[in-house]
Amino acid sequence: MMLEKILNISVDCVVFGYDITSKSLNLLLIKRYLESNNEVLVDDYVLTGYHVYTHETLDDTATRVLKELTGLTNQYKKQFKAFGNPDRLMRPKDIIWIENEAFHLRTTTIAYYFLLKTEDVDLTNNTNGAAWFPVNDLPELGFDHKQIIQEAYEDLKEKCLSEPIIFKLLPDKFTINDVQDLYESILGIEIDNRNFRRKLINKKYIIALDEKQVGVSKKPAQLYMFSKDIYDKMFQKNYLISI
Amino acid sequence: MMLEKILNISVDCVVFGYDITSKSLNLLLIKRYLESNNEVLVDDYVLTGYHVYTHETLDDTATRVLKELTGLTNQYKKQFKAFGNPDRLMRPKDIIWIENEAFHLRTTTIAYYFLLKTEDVDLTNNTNGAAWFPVNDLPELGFDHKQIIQEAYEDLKEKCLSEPIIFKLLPDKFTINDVQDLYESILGIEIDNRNFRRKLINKKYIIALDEKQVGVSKKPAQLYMFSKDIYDKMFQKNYLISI
DNA sequence: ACAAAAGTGTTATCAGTACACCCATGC
DNA sequence: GCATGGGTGTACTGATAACACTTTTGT
Repeated sequence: MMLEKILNISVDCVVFGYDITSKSLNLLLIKRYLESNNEVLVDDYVLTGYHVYTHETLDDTATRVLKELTGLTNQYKKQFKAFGNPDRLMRPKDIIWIENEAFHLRTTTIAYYFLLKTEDVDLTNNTNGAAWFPVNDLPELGFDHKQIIQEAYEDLKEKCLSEPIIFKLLPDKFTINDVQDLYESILGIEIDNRNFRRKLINKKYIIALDEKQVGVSKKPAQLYMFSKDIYDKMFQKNYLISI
Repeated sequence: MMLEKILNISVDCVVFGYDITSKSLNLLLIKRYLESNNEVLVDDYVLTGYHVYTHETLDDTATRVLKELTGLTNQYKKQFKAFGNPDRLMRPKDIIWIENEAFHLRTTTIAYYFLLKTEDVDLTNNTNGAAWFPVNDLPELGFDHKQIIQEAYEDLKEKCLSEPIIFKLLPDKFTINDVQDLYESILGIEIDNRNFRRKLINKKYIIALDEKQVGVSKKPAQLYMFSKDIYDKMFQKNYLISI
């Protein structure tokens, strides 16, 4: 099939990766660097993204972009907003960059976010200057990507309260404290360990395994898994109005 | 300013209107009709929408589209999803229609929904064949607009549980039972009147007015208003994890 | 006086919150 | 044996859910 780009429509991907070792919620960003006559014209970071091809769905574009950068497929993906302000690519650095890259100044982007584990991504051979940054300590960002990230993060914060997407950021086998640490990272709050533990263990879709942590230098913790099957079976909308 | 359309990007508007008299949640749709040699080629309904102009934001496009159809501005508006499947305008009727209208077969649309009161809209002079339809009894729809409506409605159902957007569908002065009726319409559930009443009246931003209904043929009910000011002041995120 | 919708109270249950110490393990 | 993080129990409070009858008004 011929790959014909739609020149004014792109998909940008906010890739959230949780590093369970350092307990850090990170974003995967791409280096944007341009110099001319020893003068640095552009030196910052952007989200990974690409034009939509004429034959593909927006979801397909997002999947493709993630795969090209990380090799990963089947990660949690959500389209959360379209950004199409006429001036969104119009800052001086962006204009220089776009001249160099030959794409359309009036591009609307459909933004997605992905949830995955940093450990699943191998960046050693990547040629994009891709790197992880803690979500609360980001470098200078090009285009309107700071805003896009901001809105993705807000959506993630909200969604993780009502849907079990948190487990997409964790390994298949995790401890209760892993989950608590991650909630605390995402939401920037402190949670009472006893209450949290009770709450989670009481869920039927949080299943205690016959396994404990290995290779830790302290008391090894009980491992659990999340059962999507049980969750889906149990799930029923509750119409609790809380305004 | 010159009005130059972006030919492959549009905004479609799902206009929810609540008719408090008939207690009906309605959608505002546009007639699509085309015949040739006495043969009816296209006869169905679509959402109101239009291309994005090069100089305007997506939000501006949505606002403009609503204004052109209804004359209304400053209504609650939410961008909820972009639809860009390559085949979304490719059903036979859609292709006939698009030939006739001369727009792009590979158009991505940014979908918004609006919340307003049917009584605020005057359709008597409208030339689009616009009409209200109960959200659960829609006519045949063109393009992928059935799906767009479906997703808008799902989003509305979810949002009305956690944000006070329900009041955008009601007049400034309403009774407790009005609110209950509307929740029941939107969610398709039954709510216990005593519990609901207590819950709502206890909110500090639901303010009892010194007024009762007039012109009703039964016992007139107490009127209330919603104070956005008080709501905003009181509001603080609660990080209740309910997965 | 009657029809229709408005309005009212109590109890039981469940979930959330606050709070401090002992335990098991690897080193 | 000790440092580290894992793991545990109770009491209070507030919200939800279930449930049926009386009151007010217009006609």
